[in-house]
Parts: sequence; structure tokens; C-alpha cells
Amino acid sequence: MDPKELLKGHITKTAVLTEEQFEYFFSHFKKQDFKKGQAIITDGDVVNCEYFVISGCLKSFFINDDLKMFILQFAMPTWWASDYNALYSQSKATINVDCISDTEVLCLSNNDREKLCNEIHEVEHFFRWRTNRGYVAAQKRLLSFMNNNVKHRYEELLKLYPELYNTVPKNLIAAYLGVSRETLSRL
Amino acid sequence: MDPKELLKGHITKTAVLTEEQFEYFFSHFKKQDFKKGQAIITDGDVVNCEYFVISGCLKSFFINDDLKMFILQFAMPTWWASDYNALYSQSKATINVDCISDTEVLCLSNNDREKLCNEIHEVEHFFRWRTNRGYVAAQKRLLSFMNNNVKHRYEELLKLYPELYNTVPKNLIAAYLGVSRETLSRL
DNA sequence: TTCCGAATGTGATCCAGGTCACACACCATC
DNA sequence: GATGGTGTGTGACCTGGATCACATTCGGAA
Repeated sequence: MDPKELLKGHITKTAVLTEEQFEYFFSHFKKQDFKKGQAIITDGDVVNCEYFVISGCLKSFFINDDLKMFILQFAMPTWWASDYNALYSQSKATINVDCISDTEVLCLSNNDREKLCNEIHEVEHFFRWRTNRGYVAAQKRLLSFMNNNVKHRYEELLKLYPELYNTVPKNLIAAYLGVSRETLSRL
Repeated sequence: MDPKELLKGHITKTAVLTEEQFEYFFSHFKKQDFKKGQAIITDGDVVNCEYFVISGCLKSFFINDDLKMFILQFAMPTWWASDYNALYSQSKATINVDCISDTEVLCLSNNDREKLCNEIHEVEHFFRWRTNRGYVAAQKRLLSFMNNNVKHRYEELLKLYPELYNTVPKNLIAAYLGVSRETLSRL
């Protein structure tokens, strides 16, 4: 898939940009290619960019003191990923991002995003709505965590992203559900 | 506290508005008073507004099929509350909002917010940052849920909001932590 | 072909937290 | 003073999921 067209299709769902505006917007993105298993953001890094996925699949995750992994998000094509806490507050990363498969991304720096938001009202509109959706999704996931048992959450996840079942190893699914690999295996 | 000054102090932390712009912005808010225990948004309602708390305390919560309550958020002065999923998508509420104590709010309709965001770039900037912070907070809470046991989360909550300890009944704290009242009582 | 490591299934045991049941303290209001 | 609701503590028991320990399968590298 052509990166420019993919981004254009994505943003025009919520913002109306002229041809020149989109060209200008797009000119701030930098194409990057990563291999399966490669790290994009590592705990302790200074985080400068967020990433728009073109192809492949990322995961953003947290590693606790016992080296246990918790997955915050899988990022498929047209999804965005970063350590947003570190990115917005210009602090060191506490979240990792790496590649579940070979992945192409478009990279946008925090400074460029803020500059674009400032220069083009519609771009700020787009980013407001992107975060709105993310916020609502995070709240839903939180509620599901409090309310539902593992089996229910697993079925919910598979209904939402059936492609994960065959694409992603089960231990990663378990880390997303916040459950042990063994318990997930027992369905 | 004067509602207008409270809102002004709140918004000028992230957006620069002229005096006239703020007056115009403020003119879209409607002051409302509620009594302790009164419901503001009830499951099934059409949700038209979001609420900026001036004084008192709100809770937004979900009731599951077993009538068990889960608290998404306590809203203290300068916090915002609503059923954002329903508000943004103009669907029926699945989240309730009611008053833990007598509460004064400023009410802003979804239409007015969108209108203001469209008319005044800085207002859109403000709402983008408000949601950014909410999104990051929701992610942190999710991680804390997956990573920490009840005791740890309870201490975390009290460190973050010490005023809750004496203000809010323990069964509500338990509903926020996603734990039974009895377990919380045993610390 | 053989070997190795990653991914997965499964049994045995343990424990944090849920559920149920009561007791009690603190108020309101009648 | 009696009555009733609401918040809180605590004991007894149960259970979902964690943990540890092995076994099996499979794909890639030598």
C-alpha cells in the first residue's frame, strides 16, 4: 500500500485538507522500515516521534520489575503508536515499542505535530479526534478489565481483531489480556 | 469559587484566549446546581452535555448485569465529566454520572463545543490537550490494573488524591479500584 | 538429517481476592 | 427512646488464575 495514499485516506475521514495542505502535512513524515523483532522505542529513550503504521504490526508494552510484559496496544496499518506520556511531556520512555513482524511506518516528530497543529486548524482537529477515540477505547478496555473474566476478554479481543489469532503468538495475546500464557492456553 | 474565574484559570493553562474570546467561550456554558445523590446522566439517556465541576464531587460509573458498580472517575473541581463515548458518537448513555456531594457545574453541549472548536483554533487546541492528558491517565491506570495488586493501587490512589480518604465512602473507593468492599476493608 | 529454540498444551499446587453472613457504630427522623 | 438506613469491620469458605514443572510440536539453521 502506498504510504501517502494510506495516510490521506486515514486523515480525510475526520479532517478536510486541500491538496496543498495535505502535501505540506505529508512532507513532515519520514518513511522508516523495521525488521521483525526490532525495537523502535526502548525504556529510557528520549521519545521524539510517533509512528503511523503502513504495513506490518507493532506492539507497545511495559516491562515491570519482575520482567513481566504487559501489552498496551497492538498497532496494525493506519494505527498510531508511541510512548505518548513521554512524547507529550518530553520525558524518558517507560513504554517500549517494537515490531511483531516486518513493519513500514511513517514517523512524525512531536515538534512537527505541534507546528502543524498550530499552522493548520484542520490538522489540530484531526489530532483532537484521534485522541478522543483513543480515550474512549482506553476507558472501554478499563471497564472490560474490571468487569469481565479472562475468557470473556479473550473472546472480545478475537471478535474485534480476528486477524490477531493467526498472526500473533499466544504469549503476546496473554500479555495483552493481562493473564498468564498457561491460563490462556486452557481457554 | 467564582465559576468564570475557575474556568478561565483552567483553560489558560493550555490555551491563550483574548478577553473577548473568553467571554464568548464562557457564554456557551450553563451553570447548574445538583444535590448530593442526584443523577446527572443515567444509563439510556441521550447525552448532550459535558460538565465542568466548580465545587463538590461527581462520579462517573458503570453498572453491570449483576448490578455491580465500577467507578471510572471521580470528578473534583476543575475536572470534566460525561459519558464521552455516548457524547461523541451521539448514542445512548451506558455510563452514569451522579453527585457524591452537593455539586455546582458548568454545562457545555456537544454542539457548542464543536462549534467553538471550529470557530476558535485555540479552543480546539485546549480540548486536544485535555483529551491527551485523559488518554495518558487512562493508559497509566490500565497498566496499574494489570501490574499492581489491590493494596498497591489503593496506596497509589490515596497518594494521588488524599482528599478522597475522608470525603468518599469506602465502598466507592472499592468500586474505583475494582475490588470488593470487604477486601478493601482488610487493607 | 539432526539439532535447537520458540511456541504451545497440561497437570499439580498455591493464594489473592470474592462471596456470604453477621456484628456494630453512627446518624437521622418519628 | 425506638427505628431504620448506611457505612464499616471481620470471620469462614470458595475459586479463578498464577506459578512451577514437564512434555510435545514445529520451523529454521548447520
